[in-house]
Parts: sequence; structure tokens; C-alpha cells
Amino acid sequence: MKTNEATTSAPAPAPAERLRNFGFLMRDVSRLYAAYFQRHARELELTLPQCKVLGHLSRNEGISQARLAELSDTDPMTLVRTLDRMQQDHWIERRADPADRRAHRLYLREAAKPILNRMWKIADQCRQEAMASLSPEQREQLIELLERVHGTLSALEAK
Amino acid sequence: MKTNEATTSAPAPAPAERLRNFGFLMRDVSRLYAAYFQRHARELELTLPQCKVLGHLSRNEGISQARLAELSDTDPMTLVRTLDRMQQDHWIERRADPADRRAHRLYLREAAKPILNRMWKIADQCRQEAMASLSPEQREQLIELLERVHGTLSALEAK
DNA sequence: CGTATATAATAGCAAATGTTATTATAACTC
DNA sequence: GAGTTATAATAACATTTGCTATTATATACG
Repeated sequence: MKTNEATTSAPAPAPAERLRNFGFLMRDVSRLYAAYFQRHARELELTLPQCKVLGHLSRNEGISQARLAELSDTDPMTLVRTLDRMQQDHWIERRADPADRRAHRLYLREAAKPILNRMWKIADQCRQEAMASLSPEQREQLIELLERVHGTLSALEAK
Repeated sequence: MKTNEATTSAPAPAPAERLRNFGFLMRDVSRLYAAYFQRHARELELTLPQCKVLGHLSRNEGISQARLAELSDTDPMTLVRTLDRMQQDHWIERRADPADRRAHRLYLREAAKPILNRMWKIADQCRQEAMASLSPEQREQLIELLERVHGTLSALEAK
């Protein structure tokens, strides 16, 4: 393993290296994609975690924070802070749960609803740009494969 | 522990939703994978960014910080701090560049070399476990597709 | 040459995130 | 039904990361 290829700007990766960089590759794509989305979502005045919350909430109004944390795969404490901010910015509200005095039920406020459309529009566009070089079948494949890996990792995490 | 249960009020993910969640999916997989790796890498006493540095450095000893930042797709300021820590822990050293008095050249210290093998071993194992449900062709495909998206996003970022 | 601009590394502060502990309430057990 | 254990939400603190200068040196230009 002493191949020295200080050629130009991009090192030509050996097959073994390519495999080994899988984790870093995932991480880089994820980071780049998030950055690209945020660049376009700046006008919304929403961070990425806030968008995630909004998305889940729009399909599950009235859920508890604990359930939202589950759905969105977010640490409950992190979620508290995201929600604090969103409440303060009048995107959402917390109502007391009549059946469980510990819990809150989460609702979108009216102001959030028009934003949702714009958010999805931006998301759709970013995704299409990021996947511009993939055929429709390949896009489907990529998602499918990622979902499989996600499932495996979720199971491993639980142990 | 979250995706496919649709226990109570969660509707089955419509095809459009699946697409739309691409970004979040990427992010989740990346986070889960990183967490899984770190869990196994704890014995190395290395963080993930440190592992990344080590990997790149092992194939490119003598490069500058700026170049390493490029290679590893890391913010230069973030890299400084990672390197500070690694220097202090005796994994690497910074030597003055004789040709450019602003720059440092980075080298692994002897102590780091045996660690590298263990690191790759852990990485290989984690990757195999994460991809356990994929065929060899699918693994290759996944990497290929991610690389394509990475390329596209890198180009978009530059603009 | 000497001045303008770019680059390598870093400092210092603000924002985000992870970690552990705390409080209130619910659910379970004997 | 009294005491233990589990859960929802949060607070307080530590760590990490991102952002905006700052300094020293190198390169480009006229």
C-alpha cells in the first residue's frame, strides 16, 4: 500500500480505498446536500432541523414531543431546543395533553402552512439538481439502497 | 426503530414523500453510520474527523494543511483544531515547510502507524455490517451513485 | 522595485449539539 | 394504595462547529 499518486488535485482512488471511504463519502454527500439546501432555504428563515420538524408535523399534528423525536430520529433534548425556537418564532404551538399532564401536543400555527409549500418546492428542486446526473431508475435505486442500509443500521443501533 | 412501523397515526409513506425525504434519509444514514463507527472505534481514542485525517495523511505525508483541508473536504479552521488535538496527543507532527514559511507540512508520528491498521479493520467491519443486506453489486452501485451525487454537489457548491 | 492582492494558518466569539441530571407525572407491583 | 420504576419534558453544563477577523508570507502587476 505505498502507491504514491500525488498527481494533481484529485487522488485516483484504488478500489479498496473507494470501499473504505464509503463512510466518509456518505458523510460528505450528506453535508454538501444539507449546505446546498440551506443556501436555498435561507429565505424561509428556517434551519434544516426546523424544516424536518415542520415536515413531520404537517403529517402528524397533535403528536407528542417524544413521538416526534422518534419519527424524526432526533435526540429528545435537541428537539426541545428546536421546538423552543420554533415556538418563539410562532411556527408551532405546544398545547397541554388532556390525557397526560406531562406531555405536550404539537400543532402548526397558521403562519407555518404557506411556508410548507415553499419548503417542499425548494427541497424538490435541490434534490433534482443534486441527482441531475442520475436516471429516474438510478434515483429510485439510490433511495432504495439507502433505505436498506438505514434499516440495518437502525437495527444495529438498538442493540 | 422508526421507519417502517406506521404504528398509530403515521400514514404509509407515499412515493412522493419517499422522494422528498431523500435529504433526511441521507443525513440519518450518515449519522447512524458515524455513530456506529465511533462506538466501535472508542478503543482507538480517536474521533471520526481524526480518523479521516489519519487516513488521508497516511497516503499523503508531507502535505500542507490547506491541501489536507481540500482532500478531506474540511473547513480549514475546523482542521486546525483537529490537528491541534492530534499533535498534542502525539499522533502527528507539523514541520516547517522549507519552501513556504507560512505553511506547515504534516507527518504521522510512529505511534500512529499501528493504529491505522486497527482503524481500517474497524472501518471494514462496520461497513460490511451496515451493508449486510446488500449484494456485492448493490454495494458497488450504492457507492457509484453516491459518488455521482457527490460530484454534482461539489460542482454546485463551487458556484 | 514597490504596491496590491491572494494564501496559509490561526484567534476569538457565537451558535449548534451532545451529555448528564432534575422535575413532574404516569404506570406497575406487591 | 404505598412504593418503585418508567416516561415526558426540560435545565445546566461541556464540547464541537461555524463565522468573521487577524497576521505573516507569498505571488502578481504596473
